[in-house]
Amino acid sequence: MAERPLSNQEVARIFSDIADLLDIKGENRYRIMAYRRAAETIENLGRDLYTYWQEGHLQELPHIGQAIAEKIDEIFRTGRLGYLERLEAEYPRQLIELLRVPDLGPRRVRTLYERLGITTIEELEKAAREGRLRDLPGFGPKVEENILRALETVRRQKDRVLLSVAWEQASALLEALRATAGSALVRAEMAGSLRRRRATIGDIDLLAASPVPEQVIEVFCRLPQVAEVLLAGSTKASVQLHTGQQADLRVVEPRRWGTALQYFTGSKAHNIHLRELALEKGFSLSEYSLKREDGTEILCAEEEEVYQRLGLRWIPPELREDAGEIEAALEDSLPKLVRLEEIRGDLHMHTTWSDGRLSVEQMVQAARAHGYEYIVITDHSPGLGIVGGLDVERLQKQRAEILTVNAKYDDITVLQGAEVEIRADGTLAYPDEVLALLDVVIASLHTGLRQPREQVTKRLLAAIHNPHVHIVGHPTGRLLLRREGADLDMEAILKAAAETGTALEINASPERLDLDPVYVRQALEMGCLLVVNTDAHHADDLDNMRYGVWQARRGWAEAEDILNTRPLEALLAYFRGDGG
DNA sequence: GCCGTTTTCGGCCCGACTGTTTTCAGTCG
Repeated sequence: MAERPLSNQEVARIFSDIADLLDIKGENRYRIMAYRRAAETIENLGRDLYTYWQEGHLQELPHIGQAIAEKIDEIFRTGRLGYLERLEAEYPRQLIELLRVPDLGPRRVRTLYERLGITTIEELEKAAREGRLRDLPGFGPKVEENILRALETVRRQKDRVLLSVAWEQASALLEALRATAGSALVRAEMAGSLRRRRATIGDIDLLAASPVPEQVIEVFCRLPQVAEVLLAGSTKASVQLHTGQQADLRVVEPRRWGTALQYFTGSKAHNIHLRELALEKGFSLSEYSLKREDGTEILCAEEEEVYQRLGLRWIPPELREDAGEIEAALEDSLPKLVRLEEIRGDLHMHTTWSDGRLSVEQMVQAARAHGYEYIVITDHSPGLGIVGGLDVERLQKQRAEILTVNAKYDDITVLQGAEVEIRADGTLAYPDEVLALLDVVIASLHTGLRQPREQVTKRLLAAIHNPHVHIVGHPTGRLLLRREGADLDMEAILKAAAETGTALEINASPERLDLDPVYVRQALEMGCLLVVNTDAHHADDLDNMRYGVWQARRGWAEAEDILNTRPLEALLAYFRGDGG
């Protein structure tokens, strides 16, 4: 057996690579789709695939049947997969990279390899420049030219960006579009992964309804945010913004808004499943309409109608990942997802006592503007590489200040907590008698994140088992697009959190969004409770709460799963251990 | 290769665009 069992992501990658290679090979498309679906199942799993394997439950997972279960078994037993190795002997794995080039799909990649022996982007570019592509079957002068041009864009292609970045840009675009297009625009919204609130975003997808699409397209292309128009037709435009982001706009007839919004929101897997369901019910679903078998159309101006016609409740976009939401909608057991307005307080924020930018009182003012009933000031303990972690003496002084500020306002309660460092050796940066004085204790990892799984898991478990610790802050320590989180045994973490009643934080800071929604869902199934906190270091950061709530929703969380939707007394009773 | 209140076999999402394969395959979302 391999030293360390492969992660879900690594196994998913194997099956997605198999799918790509089979595609290049020209295999049966449904077999290819089966591997892709299996890969997606594994990627979105909230538990280690390894655990399912150990328990012999692999085939209970959707899209994993006997053949793929046997391959997973081989992977975990031997650390290798003979099937993939044989496939790679026919078609090198490098070819998968070529699929990323626009206009290059499996057929053309195969032709490139078999006719010219091309396996890399560099070889592709050289051949294109030398005019050796145009005579290949399935190519031509135009395709050759397009590929050369596409290689430019592949190079300057922006990577994914944080949800917050894309969301702010999209909001600004929508606002500008509405202000400029006037009555030509009936409505406009975000679609795609942005509407599903994924933590990172590729392109910005927008949808508009208008009786005069050309006018809306024209206005869109002239917005001040637009740097370059990549493509503009009568109902569709793609532009590059000055920020480097690509934004796509589609314009549809208002009476087809519902089907269009449903379609452009995705995810692809959700849509495919929904269309399969439509077929079972005798409809053919597209972005334009629901079509009966006799060819007559049912137009849906609202998204709710699309789902309703298929016998489903409307499914919130955050759930549309084909992760059981369609089945839940069928039996009317969709969760009643938590809403931003239900958050009563923020339990994690910093002030100038440590690395925050504002004083206690300034943060309180900002929190009052949010209408919060309570907040907890949680500055850093010492032991972190941050100057100004509070030693015990300063912690006492801060307590006096918090009490003074608290006495000043009767519309909000200000509590003292701390974000206590879980040190590399697994101990906490404050002794228990100090922790006991605090209203709320958050324990967080900031260092030693790259320790081996067993070691870093043990540290976190020790914190969870400390009776003075109420919350585990940003559990994995990941920084989106920059740094992987710690290699935690999440199964053990969630189990311990459920047993001890320690809450897990969904950190709403856009670069964290940690706990990740797939684990949120698993945590809830295991009986954990959660909190959503901003970890604010400035007044503006309090606005990040929405991102945290969105991720909670993506994890199927309801208000009752989130402790800081509770009134203060109930919250404190829970933390004292005599409630909840 | 997976899946099943029509099925353990015969299905498996839909539509647009593009270039070239002159009736459609390949790619994309």
